[in-house]
Amino acid sequence: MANIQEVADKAGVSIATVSRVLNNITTVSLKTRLKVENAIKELNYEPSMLGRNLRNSESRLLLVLIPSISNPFYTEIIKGIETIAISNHYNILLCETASDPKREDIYFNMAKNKLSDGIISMDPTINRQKLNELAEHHSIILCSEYEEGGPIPYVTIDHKLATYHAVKHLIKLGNQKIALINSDEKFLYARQRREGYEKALREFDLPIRKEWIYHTEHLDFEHGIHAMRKMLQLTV
Amino acid sequence: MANIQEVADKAGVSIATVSRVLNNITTVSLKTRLKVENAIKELNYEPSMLGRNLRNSESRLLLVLIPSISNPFYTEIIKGIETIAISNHYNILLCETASDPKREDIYFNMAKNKLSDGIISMDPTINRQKLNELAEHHSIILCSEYEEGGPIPYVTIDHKLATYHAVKHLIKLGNQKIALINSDEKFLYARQRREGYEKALREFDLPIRKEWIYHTEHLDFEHGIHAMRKMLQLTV
DNA sequence: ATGAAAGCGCTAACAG
DNA sequence: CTGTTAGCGCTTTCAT
Repeated sequence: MANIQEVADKAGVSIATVSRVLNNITTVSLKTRLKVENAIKELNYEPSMLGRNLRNSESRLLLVLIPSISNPFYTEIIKGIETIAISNHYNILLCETASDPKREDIYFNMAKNKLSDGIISMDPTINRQKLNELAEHHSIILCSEYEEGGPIPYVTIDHKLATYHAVKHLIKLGNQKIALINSDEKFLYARQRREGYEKALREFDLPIRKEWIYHTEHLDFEHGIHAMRKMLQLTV
Repeated sequence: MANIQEVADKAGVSIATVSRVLNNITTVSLKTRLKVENAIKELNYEPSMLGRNLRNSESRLLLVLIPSISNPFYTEIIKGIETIAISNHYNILLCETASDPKREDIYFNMAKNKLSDGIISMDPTINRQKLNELAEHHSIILCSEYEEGGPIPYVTIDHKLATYHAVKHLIKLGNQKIALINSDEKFLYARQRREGYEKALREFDLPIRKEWIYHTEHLDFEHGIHAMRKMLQLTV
């Protein structure tokens, strides 16, 4: 629980020098560096991020907004974000909004309060209005779901192309009756997926039957099972 | 991006008074309070947690260690932790250790660095040695998996009793051939579950057949499917 | 009821 | 190469 001052005293140097050693600044003589490193070890010193963060006015914390942690769609993406974050000495705070505006506000406030340095939103149900306002003064990125021509930068895949490829693959396997279990089309990605689906069908002169397109608003296992059952009934 | 000083200036008071208003301290006259609140609104002021955290030497951040976010076992528990944390003005940082010692070290360091105020570990594979050392100076709780007679406080369910109830329920439904898909018995909870399983079988004079007890070390969907297939083959 | 001032632990500009 | 010092934004005695 020692602080930088105690390390400095024990090493017989100034706190500035301790800080230099801590931050790997090269203008420290080997001899001094060794003295400091010894003192650090002896005192079991760990630099406080609280002090450092205030001084640098950064938290090195990133918020990642998702509607639900139990949705496996996000887990791989999150792992990727986390890996890159950690290798850049950032940490991510996984925020389940559960489509609850109160939760949303809490997380938005964390950005305003400087408790987070930025937000990556993967929540399609997020309050766009508020997010856009926040983006005027804070670093925000949309991931997966985005707003066409909106003010916030985004990273996503080509949903249309991906769906097109998937459906085409199924067709080439010999399938003729291909259904689409889709999200509510108020979401851009759902509209894009339908476009890709239809494009592939058209390309192979297969009929587009709207009863083969199922929309669900709830993206959990239960509703997935329900959707699947519905579809299987139809094709019998 | 205003700071407390600017609010104080605009309101014509000292920063101490602004701080009092911020923290709902009652010894502020209504008139002054109103002046301050106006200034806060006009400047769009949000108090910086970085300053506050340093001053209070706390981060109000809790680490929750889990082996994998994709394991649905944890999601409900996490939701509960999160709800209580948020209502106490804490936030939780979900840490996927992925049984990777490097990740573990990163998270342990966050505690040492005062970046987190405490740790809730739900990771059975965690380095006990290091965790116990850390617990000497930091607030640590084990959840679900724990160490009997160990130095760290824990909260868990009675795995033996729960398994006993589950198996008894199946027996009462008329089932005779009941298998157990269990974790590696190096984990305490796995041993306890087997005890409960056997207790229920014994109570109803059903045979305990060790080929009906399946052990798996990997707790993902793939291995679950594999285990289930194995068991179903046996009972045919 | 309010203000002045110290200090939380750190980094960085400046001086030497 | 190293030390002195100011200051990040806030809370909290201690006066008044």
